[in-house]
Amino acid sequence: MLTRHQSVDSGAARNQSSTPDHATTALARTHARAPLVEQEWPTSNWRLIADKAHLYSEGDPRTHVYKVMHGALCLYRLLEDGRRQVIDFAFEGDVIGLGSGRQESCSAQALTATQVSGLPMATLMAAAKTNTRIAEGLYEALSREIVVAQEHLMCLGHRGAAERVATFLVILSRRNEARGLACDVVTLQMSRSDIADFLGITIETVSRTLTKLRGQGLIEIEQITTLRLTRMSKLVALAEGRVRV
Amino acid sequence: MLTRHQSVDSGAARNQSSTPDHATTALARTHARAPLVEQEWPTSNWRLIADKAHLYSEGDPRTHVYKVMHGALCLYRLLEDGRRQVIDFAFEGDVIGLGSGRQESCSAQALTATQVSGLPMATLMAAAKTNTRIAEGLYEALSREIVVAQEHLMCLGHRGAAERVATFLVILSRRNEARGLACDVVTLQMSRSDIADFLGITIETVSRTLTKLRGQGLIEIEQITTLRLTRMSKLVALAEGRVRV
DNA sequence: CGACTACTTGACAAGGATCAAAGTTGGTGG
DNA sequence: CCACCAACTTTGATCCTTGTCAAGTAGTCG
Repeated sequence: MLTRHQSVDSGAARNQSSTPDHATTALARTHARAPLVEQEWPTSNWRLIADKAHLYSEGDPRTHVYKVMHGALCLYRLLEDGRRQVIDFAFEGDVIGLGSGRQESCSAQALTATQVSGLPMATLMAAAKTNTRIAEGLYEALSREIVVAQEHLMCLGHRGAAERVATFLVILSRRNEARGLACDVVTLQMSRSDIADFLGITIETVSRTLTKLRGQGLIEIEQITTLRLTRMSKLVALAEGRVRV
Repeated sequence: MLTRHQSVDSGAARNQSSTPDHATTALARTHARAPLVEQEWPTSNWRLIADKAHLYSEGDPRTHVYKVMHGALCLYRLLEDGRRQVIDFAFEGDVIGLGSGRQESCSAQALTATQVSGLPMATLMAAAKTNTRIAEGLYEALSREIVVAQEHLMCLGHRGAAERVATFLVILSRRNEARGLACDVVTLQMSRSDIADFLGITIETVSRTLTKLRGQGLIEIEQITTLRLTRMSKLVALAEGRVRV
């Protein structure tokens, strides 16, 4: 049962940064991550997933946990009528496939040619049994995943399109920041359709909303896939519902 | 970082039922739960929470994990502008407060006078360190919580009011079933406002939708707080998006 | 260069939100 | 036991946002 890109670390050194564990803003902790316990991760077992190919699908036996070495993935679930809910995106360094269910709860599709490193579940679980710190790391990774899911819920629960799109941009920015990248420029590795299905709106609304945000000077659209977040504070205010469009 | 009512069990005997781990329907596994490891749970440390009182609030230090002995709780988070997202409801037998963050990520408010039994986090974590089965149980409890959150996301992502309300009713029915209660009669321990904030719609829409479902013979409203789910199969079809209002 | 795909924009309609009011329910005190 | 009150729920009317359908534009790949 799992989906999120989280680090599997010992947790012993977590939260030494100044960021409080429960930050005041809804998005502050999103995707906060601690360094991986690298020695636990195999350097073999790499897999290359072609553009738009699936690493696994909903219902597949859960055999491995994967770390994204390069590229990006989209984690989604389908409704019977074909509608799709994007649960999350996984970028370089993220770990996906955690969880105890015997089958994957989401499908994982590459947004571009993507390289992952797989760690067999059995290996991970055996390690967790003998090493308390790994067990703690797993527990904390899942905990963070739950918080992320909660914040996604906050985003989808009665909120307007502008707030949703702003939230999405802020999330990407924060994840950039967590990986040491610029936080004011986000590269959209996913299509408008992926964004729409993540936010529970249509691609037309995504497009219109981006245009509107640009019109108000909150963002600049450098390329289709590259946005500059001018006025981050306004975006955050929008995302948190403190301000109207 | 945690919210959900899940059992903390050894996990060793899980999934012996005929229910596949990854069921075909989106809602099938929701709230599936295994028997608790009762001997791990203290019989002391009980607390009575008055009607509408809070067991804890978002941001409080996370000191205990609680099991609901009697009554029901509403777990929610607030947006800055006062809007509220109900993350989940906790009923008798559910465990809430799991997660590794040092502070609660949700507020827990009693829907009625509620009795809980608290287990100090430190005790639980110490037990998990020495007992692998408890550690596994925690891991599985969080995993299930993530699946529940994902299904909640599916419910809130682009779906109509009727589908949301149907989903809610099916969830309550399944949770009844899991606790050995009748699955065709659900008792709403929460207000319309709580339901609305759980589903991301307004109380008026909840009310209208229930009336509409009654008009189509999918439910009967015996009292305000008691619904009979006639035609469960249609409700499930609605919840899964296989059918229109 | 042309065909294909993805994105943007426009016009219109549908579904919910909002505002307003009437109807229920449950609790309190006479 | 009943009457009244406050809180909650239902219903109605209208407005607004977003979804839908359709057309046009831009970017990509052969």
